[in-house]
Amino acid sequence: MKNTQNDATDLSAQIASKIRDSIVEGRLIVNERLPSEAELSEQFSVSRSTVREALKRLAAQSLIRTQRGAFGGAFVNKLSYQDAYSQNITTSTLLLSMNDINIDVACEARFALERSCVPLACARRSEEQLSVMRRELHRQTSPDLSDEEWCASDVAFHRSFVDCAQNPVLSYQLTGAVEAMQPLMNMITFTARSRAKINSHHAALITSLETQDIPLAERTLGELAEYSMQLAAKVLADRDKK
Amino acid sequence: MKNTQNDATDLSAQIASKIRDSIVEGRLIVNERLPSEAELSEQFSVSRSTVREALKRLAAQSLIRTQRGAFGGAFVNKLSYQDAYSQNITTSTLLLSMNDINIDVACEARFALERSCVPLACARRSEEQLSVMRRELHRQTSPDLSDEEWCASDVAFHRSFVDCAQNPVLSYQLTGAVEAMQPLMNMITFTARSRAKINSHHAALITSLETQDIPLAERTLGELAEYSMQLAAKVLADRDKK
DNA sequence: GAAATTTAAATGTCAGACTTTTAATTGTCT
DNA sequence: AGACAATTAAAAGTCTGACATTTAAATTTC
Repeated sequence: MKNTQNDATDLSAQIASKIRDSIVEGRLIVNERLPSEAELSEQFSVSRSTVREALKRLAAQSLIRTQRGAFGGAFVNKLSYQDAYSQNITTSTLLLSMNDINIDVACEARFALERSCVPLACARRSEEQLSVMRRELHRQTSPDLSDEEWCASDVAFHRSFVDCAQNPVLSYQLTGAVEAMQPLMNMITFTARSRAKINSHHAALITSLETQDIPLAERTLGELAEYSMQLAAKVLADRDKK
Repeated sequence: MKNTQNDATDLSAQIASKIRDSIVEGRLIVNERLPSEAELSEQFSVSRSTVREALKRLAAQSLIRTQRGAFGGAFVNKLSYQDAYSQNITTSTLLLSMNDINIDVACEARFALERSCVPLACARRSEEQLSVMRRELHRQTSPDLSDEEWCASDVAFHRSFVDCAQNPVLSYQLTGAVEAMQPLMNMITFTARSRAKINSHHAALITSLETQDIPLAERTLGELAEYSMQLAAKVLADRDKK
């Protein structure tokens, strides 16, 4: 559990790495103030600019926050769910878009992950989440919804489904799947898909939660996965023809 | 899909944000070279130091890599699974350690997630992964294994279980659960746990894969979750007594 | 033609000055 | 004494300019 990327020949990266280890391993605790840039530059025997570059690296990972003015400085940041979410989404999105992932592999992973919250979601779904899902389904039936809006609504729908499990850790771990993979799939299949067909699946998902019907939920997710893969295959086949 | 954190009053953050958007939205593609620091500082009308701080922020997220020397510069980095993994683990670890998560919530999420790969794992497990799991189980029976070593072996075991699904996207999305949450749980429960009991569950997991017995695998994961929660409750109760 | 050298373009590092922000302190008035 | 205003000092943010180091291409030399 040490020396995460310390071998580099880059002072600011080395310093960032040392401070990062201190935070991850708990030697620096939340809201603790780091020494000022001037003090750090003395401690590490480097210039202030080098220290600053190191601190910016840590800030980019939301590990610290900085405050200007007297009694300001760099403070160990309490990583919020919100920060963690957006980092997770950025990373997942880039990983998918840069590594030419097979669409079937992505679909498979995506619905396997969503399936993991079915038992909890059926047991605990609250009226709050159900009403979000009904609202989004209703939006999705509107024919003058643009593709972008439809996709955003689709993401909100699945997001709410995941939240039905009432487990924030589970919700966090599934953000990548919902908010990065779902848009990717929509982007590929939007020319070929039938909104009506997806809407009926969405309706079935809502019903499954209302009636706490675990098998129905699992079956419906499987059908959505199946349908997505068929669409993707069709789109790719059409593309090859040209 | 725009202006991720652009309102800040921090030039280097704003510039980093603009470049980040260009990468995420595909205006800058993998391995494309960014303008040199001098050129960027002209384009954005800021000093070179400010540009550098922006670039260090992006480097910290593995969005770019830099190369020194003539014909060097900053290049859009192809995010590797390895990079994504380690960022994911760091984020998940900090999120868990900084937000005093209820241990039951973490356990529940952890095993729900691992459960998501059971059907695929049973269908596709290869001899390679099975032998890793057998090897780790064998290590775990050795009584002179330190707690740290036991925990590392436990992580490797579950990691291999997840890999049985032969789906790299699924494996990636589950890293946070396995490599951040499992050590956390081990850290809490290691004083109270019975290695023998866990070993028998691990053995059952291997059997379930060998015989492609999905219900057995799901039941065993449930029992592991149950046992972990009991241990955690016991540890916390003992702690309260003092 | 191959090896050695030079060169130029980058990033990496440093030092120092100036700007802006911010909270504590001090001073002033009622 | 208390409320408000002015001062101050500490710290991050920004800029400039210099120098060091690395690296691949270009050139020279043998």
